[in-house]
Amino acid sequence: MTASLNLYNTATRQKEAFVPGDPSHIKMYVCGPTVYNFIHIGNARPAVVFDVVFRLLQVLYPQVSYARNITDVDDKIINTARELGLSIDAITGRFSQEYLTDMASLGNLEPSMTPRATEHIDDMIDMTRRLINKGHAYVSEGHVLFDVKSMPDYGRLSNRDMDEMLAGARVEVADYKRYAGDFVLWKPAEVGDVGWPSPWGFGRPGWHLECSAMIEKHLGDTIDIHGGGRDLIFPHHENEVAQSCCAHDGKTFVRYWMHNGYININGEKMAKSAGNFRTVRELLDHFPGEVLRFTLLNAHYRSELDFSLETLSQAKGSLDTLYGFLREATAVPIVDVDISDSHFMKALLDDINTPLAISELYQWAKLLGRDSHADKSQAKSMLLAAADMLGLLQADPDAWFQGEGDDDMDIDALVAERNAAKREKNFARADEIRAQLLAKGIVLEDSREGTKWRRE
RNA sequence: GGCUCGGUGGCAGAGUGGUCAUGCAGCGGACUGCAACUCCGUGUACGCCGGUUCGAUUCCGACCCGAGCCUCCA
Repeated sequence: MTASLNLYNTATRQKEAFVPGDPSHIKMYVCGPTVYNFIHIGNARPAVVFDVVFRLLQVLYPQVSYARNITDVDDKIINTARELGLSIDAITGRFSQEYLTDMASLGNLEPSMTPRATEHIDDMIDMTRRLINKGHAYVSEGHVLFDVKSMPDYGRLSNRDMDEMLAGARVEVADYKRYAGDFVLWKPAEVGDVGWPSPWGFGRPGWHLECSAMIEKHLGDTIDIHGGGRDLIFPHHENEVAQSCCAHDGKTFVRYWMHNGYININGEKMAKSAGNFRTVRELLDHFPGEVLRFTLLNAHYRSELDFSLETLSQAKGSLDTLYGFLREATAVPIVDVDISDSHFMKALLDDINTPLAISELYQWAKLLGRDSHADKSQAKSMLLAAADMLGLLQADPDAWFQGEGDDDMDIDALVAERNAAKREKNFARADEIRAQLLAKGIVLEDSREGTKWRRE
């Protein structure tokens, strides 16, 4: 590897050389969804972005542990269960499964582990107990609260001064808090409600605690990369830092913080209140998962990204071009190649510059399509190896263009009939068939090797 | 109020102190029976105003506009 990885670290607000704690074993954690509904495209962005990071790290280092959690206990889940008259387990069971289905549709690799909050209640209780013992948390009216004032560095990740913030925000302060900025580690629940027994009574954990506890258990006290959406910087990640650092006597918790930008819909922030959020599932009805993935990777992960019919159509067109080259080169054999020295790789190593990396794909695609190019095997192999780093272009080209359909036989028959008509110079009949197929969304392409078709 | 981040050609989107992004769409041409695919060609792009500089879209400052966080949120 000639170049090294550089990442933008939210904690320092600059790009830094990536120096792992232990190069023989990289540890990465990414915040996953709360499972009370289908995920929207905003949830999909970190999953896809950090999947690329995961793929890259696996090429650079011998062992990578990547954990992406599922939050399956939360007020939103409880409320949804109540509204629908279903059990908590019914909700979380169904939607965590749907989530994994969507992840696969988007072409994401399975993380090394997918820990669930409810499987780590004991770990959370244990961490809470330690925080109390170390003087960083206190019990008040059945709640356990993190004592923000006990941690001088609190606010450093998000670059906030709590006192100033609270002065401007004017939030109602619960009377069981010593300080308005204190956040809950454990909160009481009614018996019969969702909860677990604890030294502080029946209740359930605060949201921020699960990530700290699961990271500690599965990845250790210090991890290399922690990822998530920009909106999680405060309070969620700030609070994770507080919990984990204080539970570990100030030990470094995360070496590199990475945060992806938002997704907008038609220029507006996607929000449930605005009613403009798009679920991955509904988008999949209209576009292949790879088109969604391409759209997500076609912008730098830290920038905002506008999702619209226009951007999706453009992504579809771009992928069509790439797959078009591959389709013409089906017979070209694959050989072993090394992409480590390419511009493509340099782009990824420079803070995961996926749009620049994608643009490099076309260099190889064009070589592959050029009749005069000598080493097509090399070009095709480089293209596929590079695209694989992005989780793109791995489908069969014919399948990409022709998709699912039970009328392939009929189409083939009509294509054959048209070719016969063409041979007899009966162009009227040939064009009639072409128009007939076009009406069904089938586009024909005549090449030297014969006629190919694709669905629009 | 505090803290972030942006404004690049019709659209998407990189990047850089001084000949090129790239893709989608459009236009002209080649190829084609005609198309489609592909190929070739094609655009006074860098919010506004100053400053630094031989030279700024790129550096500095002010301004305008926009987005986000500070409350559950990817």
